[in-house]
Amino acid sequence: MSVIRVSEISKYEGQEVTVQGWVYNRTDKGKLVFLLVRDGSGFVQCVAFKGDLDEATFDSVMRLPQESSVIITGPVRADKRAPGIPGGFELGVKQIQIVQAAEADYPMSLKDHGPDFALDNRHLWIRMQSQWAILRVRVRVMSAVREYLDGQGFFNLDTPILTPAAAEGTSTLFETEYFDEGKAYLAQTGQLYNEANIFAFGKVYCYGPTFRAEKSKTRRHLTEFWMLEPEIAFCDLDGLMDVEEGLVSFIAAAVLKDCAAELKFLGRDTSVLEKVVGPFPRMSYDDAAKHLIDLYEKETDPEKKELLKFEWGMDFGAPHETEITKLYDRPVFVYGYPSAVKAFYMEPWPGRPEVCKSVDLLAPEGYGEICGGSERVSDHDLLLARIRKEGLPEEAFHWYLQLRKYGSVPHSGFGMGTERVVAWMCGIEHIREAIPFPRTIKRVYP
RNA sequence: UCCUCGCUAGCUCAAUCGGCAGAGCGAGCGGCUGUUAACCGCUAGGUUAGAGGUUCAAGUCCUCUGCGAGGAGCCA
Repeated sequence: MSVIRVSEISKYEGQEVTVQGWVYNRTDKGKLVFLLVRDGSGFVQCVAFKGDLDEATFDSVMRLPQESSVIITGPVRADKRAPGIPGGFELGVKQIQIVQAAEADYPMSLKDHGPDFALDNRHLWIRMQSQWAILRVRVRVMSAVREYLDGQGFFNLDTPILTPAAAEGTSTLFETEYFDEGKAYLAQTGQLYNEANIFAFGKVYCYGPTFRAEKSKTRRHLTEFWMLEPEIAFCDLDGLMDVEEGLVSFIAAAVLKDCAAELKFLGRDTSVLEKVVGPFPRMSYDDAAKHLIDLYEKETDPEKKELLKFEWGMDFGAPHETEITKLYDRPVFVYGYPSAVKAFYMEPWPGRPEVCKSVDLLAPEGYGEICGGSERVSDHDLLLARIRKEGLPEEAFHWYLQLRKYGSVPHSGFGMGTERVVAWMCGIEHIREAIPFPRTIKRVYP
């Protein structure tokens, strides 16, 4: 008897198969018991009829607690009434082995839970259909990233997580002791190392966890998140936008194609994702600023007006980003931010030193900044001047400055927040559900 | 760090002007051959976050503490 994956059940219609999994829900109808069984690949309804089983077995099936582990063998039938993911097929219970009857006090009911309770029970919450669907989308987003970049000739060279000093000197870092070497810090970016790697490999990316000790308490922030950072030699700002556009379009297409059942379960409006096809609109910061100032002046509600307050030179807040994304039905690039609000390593705009060659990619529907990148300063003396101006420790950047001495070229890169992309793909409220075990300012358990 | 809101049964939430502590789900028992978070009947389940105060009377009003939420700032 072959053990099958529930996700492939449609291939076995009319055949007798075995499914190994856990009881997600049970409904009994007297002489008939419906078990919704999940096996990791999907959810399938198993139907036990009193006449098909001996009395003791049927009785124990009727009393099976939620989450009991089972091995069930029986015929696969197509039935439109059968719930599940993908659904439409059910398994008749001919034989059942109860591997373990779960204890009856399983804390997660199938009803709604508050965030605090759900997160305290995250180790169990991930078994629920909604969380399973979201995390399956995450898996596909991450595999799509690698598929696309590997196909474009990028090399995945990961950068260190333990680092000697602040890379940007802006965000707060998690600190740890490092033997006799003093302090080490958890990386908030791999960019500087990526910049070294491109001079050996041309096009590279790192994809790993990133740590920010910022006290951000919003639905868009985690203290530990997975950031993709491609870096490309001989690439200017326009070339960078081309890469971002290709990547994000590819991710959306992959999720639409391979996670259709998950998106359907989540109730995602897929027509929104179908529009995620390049070219994306490219808007200058100057034009965006004009639009925002116009909105600010026209706003009459004092509360909203305060939130929309804007003048040239300011960085965008979340309300500003939302207003800009409302102008389009697909992601939008905003490029050419004021240098003063961006990092020291960003290349100045030719002829306009107050502006830099930076670009953010803003997702629609209020999901905000999913990618942030720039063309990097390639001139040694300019970079040194910037480091001095920022008051950064020059000796820590010795190796980074050296990159500009031996074959420096124009180069660009960006960072993409995986959880923000996953949340956007799924249409969920909070990015904490887009990672198996979220770390926030108030939570390191479980 | 600042602003706003919240904390009642295992879970999600009610409780009118300050007047007997309630429901659904979950758990237990019983019924039903097509359920979709099934449904129907019965049972058990409470230091209303903690401390103090006002009052004949506090889940409800006041003060403090704790915990949480999402918004600002910062950022992906």
